[in-house]
Amino acid sequence: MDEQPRLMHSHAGVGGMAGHPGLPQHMQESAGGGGADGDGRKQDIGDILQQIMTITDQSLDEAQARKHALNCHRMKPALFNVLCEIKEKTVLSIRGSQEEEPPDPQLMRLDNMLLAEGVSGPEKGGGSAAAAAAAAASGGGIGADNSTEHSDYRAKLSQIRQIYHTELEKYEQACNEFTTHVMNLLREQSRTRPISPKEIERMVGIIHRKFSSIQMQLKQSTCEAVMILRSRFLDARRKRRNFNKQATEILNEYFYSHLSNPYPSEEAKEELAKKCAITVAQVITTHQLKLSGKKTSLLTPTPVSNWFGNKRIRYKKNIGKFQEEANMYAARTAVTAANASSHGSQANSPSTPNSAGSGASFNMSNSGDLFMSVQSLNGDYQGAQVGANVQSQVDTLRHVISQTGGYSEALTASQMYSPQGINANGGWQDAPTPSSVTSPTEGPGSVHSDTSN
DNA sequence: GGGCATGATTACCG
DNA sequence: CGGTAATCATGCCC
Repeated sequence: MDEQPRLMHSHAGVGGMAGHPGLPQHMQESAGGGGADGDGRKQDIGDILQQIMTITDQSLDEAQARKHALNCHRMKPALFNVLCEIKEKTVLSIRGSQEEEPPDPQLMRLDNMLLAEGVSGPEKGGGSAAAAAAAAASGGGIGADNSTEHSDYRAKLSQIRQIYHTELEKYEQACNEFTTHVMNLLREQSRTRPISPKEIERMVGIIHRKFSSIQMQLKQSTCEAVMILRSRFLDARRKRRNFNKQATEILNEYFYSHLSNPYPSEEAKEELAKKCAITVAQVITTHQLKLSGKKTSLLTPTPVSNWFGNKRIRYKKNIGKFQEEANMYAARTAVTAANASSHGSQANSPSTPNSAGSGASFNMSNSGDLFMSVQSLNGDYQGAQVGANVQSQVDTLRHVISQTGGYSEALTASQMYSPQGINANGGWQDAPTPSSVTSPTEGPGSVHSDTSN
């Protein structure tokens, strides 16, 4: 701002006249009102103007030569000065258009997204924030199969990131180069025509705007690429992917230990999801939602929810088929409970398969025997009836265990509910209730025989 | 390749 | 909104 007039004046000074006192003699003479050779001067000026007007018709070399000639013309400084004065007056009008443009909301959005996606952020940590989230969520490394898919995503993302940065750098470099070039050009031109720094600034601004619009295109296409990548990634979520064994065990364990009320609360689901190493797709979704500030309610069809929904239905549909599984997990839960209590206050952890071990559960004399006895109570393996008694097995186990060792502490709250109470509030207990109590001979068999076979 | 297992989706309900 | 039931679509095993 303060240096605005400097350039112009300095150039004016080159001409040797910061004002009329410096006007060349012939100009002063001319201005002083018609000398003897006034016509000659007019002729001179006419020539110059003619030359200027026809300059576009000339070749570049000619023009350069002519330019040089004009530059060296004795009238040049005077003309330059006049132009400077005119410019001085008009430059005021330019000044008005020099307001700060507000940050483009769309550009901000793109920037935010790129930053959030880890594309434009700091290079650290392999890039993607989603990756970090996934890594944090998968914790114990259960989701081994996820990690391949996940690293694939990460690799692609970092590819995008790399391209983005390269392109951005290129653009910036080009922008700088072009700006310098234009500035040099303007400076060069400022020798022949008055150019204020303000004008250069403005020009630079225009160039930057142009380049930033190009940059925006780059950002936009990068965003698109990320979106495509992610949508493809999320599509992978649609593709059915079996949970790994450990996850299934955890879920089953919860299911069978809460058989009387297999409806995990949101917290429980979350907990289970965490324990099972929730799918990458879900991690991404969560991440995405966090970014967009949406509520997590959009996550309702979580894999865990799906699993429990499917499990409930399929269990109910064919209890006999799940009998063995139910027994296994019931026993395991018992053992877990026993272990938990023996180890002190490990309450409220129905899903700790490691404590019981897979095959080791039957080694526990207490619960093992209990389990066997309960199993034998069922008599012969008659799908429906046995299935119908699963709950009673679990309950019996629980009951006996609590009697023998006071293990109730190790049982979850829902397990404390009496099956009958649950039975009253919903249809869940209809199938697996120990209805054999009411009609031991006919009840369960007649109710479930068709479903089990 | 067929069939079963199983996760996800959809329609519907209370 | 969360549940059930039916169904789809895919993975996996033989």
